[in-house]
Amino acid sequence: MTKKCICPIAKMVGTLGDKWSLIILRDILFSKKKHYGEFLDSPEKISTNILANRLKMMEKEKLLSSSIDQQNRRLKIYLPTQKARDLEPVLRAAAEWGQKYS
Amino acid sequence: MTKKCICPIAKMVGTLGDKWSLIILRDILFSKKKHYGEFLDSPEKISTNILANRLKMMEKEKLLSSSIDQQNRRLKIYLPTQKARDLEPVLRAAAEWGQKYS
DNA sequence: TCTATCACTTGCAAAATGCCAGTTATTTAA
DNA sequence: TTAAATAACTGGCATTTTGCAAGTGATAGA
Repeated sequence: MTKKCICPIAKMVGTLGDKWSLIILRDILFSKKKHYGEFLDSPEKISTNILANRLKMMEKEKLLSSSIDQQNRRLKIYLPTQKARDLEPVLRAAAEWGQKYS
Repeated sequence: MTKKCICPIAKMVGTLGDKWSLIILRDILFSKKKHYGEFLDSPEKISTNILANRLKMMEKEKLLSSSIDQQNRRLKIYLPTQKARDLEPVLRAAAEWGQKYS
């Protein structure tokens, strides 16, 4: 869908339109979470394989970059790129709507 | 996910976080489409069963209301409620992002 | 009445998701 | 220096969702 789509909304929905990507981005952008284990802790309870899959996808899409924490090499740090930070307005609008219709 | 979620973002993603709901809403809100057949015409090519399913879901969620066109009783008219119109900012933000990262 | 149109529905295959039990590479504690 | 704990995954399998294609029923127009 994403590929051939001229429509920018379809483009966005094509990459982030699933049940988990925006939840992970929320954690990264608003809760400043950085680690796999932190994402797993969220109340929505994403499963491990889906989380790993989405993180990989978002790296490929250049939404996230990852590195190893040199103080503790077990920890992998995921950070948002500008492309991801530019999704903040979408999440804010979504939050506002969600708040109004609860 | 939607049910127990306190988070308004998760609430929004819980109901509209799939590949098609926001595309249909886009057609309704920005292209002023009203009919099943018009939604099928969109370049993203949603399949008939999914479309029917989403329309039913969105009616249940009070995002859409439907009625029969009395000039042509074959035509069913789908209209957005205020709840759906309040998603415009989300779609606009998504469009802006999609435009920037194409 | 006969055909076209519109809004679906159904059946089935394929893909995505969820659950849970590993696995590997560190790091900390004994 | 070894043993347990922690962090980030991976793999198998059942369930759910999606996608494709063909069919149905109720109008409407010729």
